Amino acid sequence: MSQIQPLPSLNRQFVSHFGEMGSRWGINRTVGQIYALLFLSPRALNAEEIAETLEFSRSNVSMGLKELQSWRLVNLRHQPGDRREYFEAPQDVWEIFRRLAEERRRREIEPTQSMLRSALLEEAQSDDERHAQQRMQEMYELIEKLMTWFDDVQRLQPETAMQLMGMGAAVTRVLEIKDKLTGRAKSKDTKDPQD
Amino acid sequence: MSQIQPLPSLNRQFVSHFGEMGSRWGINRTVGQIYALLFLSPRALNAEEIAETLEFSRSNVSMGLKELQSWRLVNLRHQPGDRREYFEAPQDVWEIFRRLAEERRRREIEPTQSMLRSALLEEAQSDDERHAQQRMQEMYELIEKLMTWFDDVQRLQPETAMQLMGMGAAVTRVLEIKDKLTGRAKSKDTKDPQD
DNA sequence: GGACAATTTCAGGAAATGCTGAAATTTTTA
DNA sequence: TAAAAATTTCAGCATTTCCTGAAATTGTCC
Repeated sequence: MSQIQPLPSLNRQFVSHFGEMGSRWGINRTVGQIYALLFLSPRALNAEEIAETLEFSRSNVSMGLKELQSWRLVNLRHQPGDRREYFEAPQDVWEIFRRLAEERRRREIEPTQSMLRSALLEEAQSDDERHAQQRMQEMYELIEKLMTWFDDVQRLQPETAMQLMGMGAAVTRVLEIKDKLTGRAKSKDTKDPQD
Repeated sequence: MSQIQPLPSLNRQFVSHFGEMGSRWGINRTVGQIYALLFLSPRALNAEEIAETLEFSRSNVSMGLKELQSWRLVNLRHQPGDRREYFEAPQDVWEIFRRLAEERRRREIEPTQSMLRSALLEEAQSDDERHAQQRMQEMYELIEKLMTWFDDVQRLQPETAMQLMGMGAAVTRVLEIKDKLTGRAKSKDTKDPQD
């Protein structure tokens, strides 16, 4: 029956920031705050503790945790001799990012791609429809490329992924040089050597 | 005074899909649909046309367009001899993606980073606060890395960026080999060579 | 299986967000 | 600068989303 400690002000700030941010991301304030709390917590927490710390109703916390579980963002634990469930965020931030991205993909990207695919199979009845299909195809292809690339990165171990990020600049430079050599049309990014 | 054509069913499907999707992205249904409409349209449209096609009130369209402008997702045009403003989505899907990402970054990532930065500067008063700072630092660093990498990619011309995506797999493979050589612990992703 | 603890569901009130038409403002043209 | 056209603002109604406490359900222990 340990009394719940008030949250240190450092944690408070973080928690409420993610409450706000959550709402911009289609996730609600409560869920954002619960996750922020778990993310900072040095140990797994049970629903009761979360409710008391954040001053939400027990049922609200229950729904929030369910939501987080559906995003696969929390791990469940059991403490020996305690029948309650304890929740924690993965230790590794890269893992969190990965799960988030994966789930968003499943929920948002995939339905979109399948909608586009089926629209592209239909027979265009007019020039406007032909044009629309053209645009849809461009979108479809961009998404495919982003996703293929993301798959590749996702498969990496955290540290390796970080390295790949770190390489971004180097790889970029190589490709820019190649652009110049192959005489691709200039863009605003390829400035004349006036500076 | 040309009568507005009904939207082809192909376009309808697309528009309403992005209406739904919009709501998951903190952007509202109206705005999503307006943008979808502009994206598919072979020519720039004025507010009146948009309102009639989508059957929204004129004022709703006005607010939606303002929102899209604040995201820098539409270009304005003027038709000679017509005082109304015409709106269009950029021709290049990569450009759209780029602007979207840039703006999200400005609005969401940067405030978060600055919150984290200031939390990290405070003196921890307890072990829990020390632990919280540790977590915040991990998050801060992950975001920094993702952003640096993204900056690099963003600077590229569309085609170059695509190429970089295409290289993902190859680069990945190189790094995996390096992992093995340096004897990093195996993960599920580093399969034994049984295939 | 019964008692108790923990969790979930859900109806409905609260809060937030979206949408409209009317009025105000801005811009253009003559 | 007046009139007309286009656009924006905004008060208030409509819709959606959120949150709660009470009741129902599930799970555990003896």
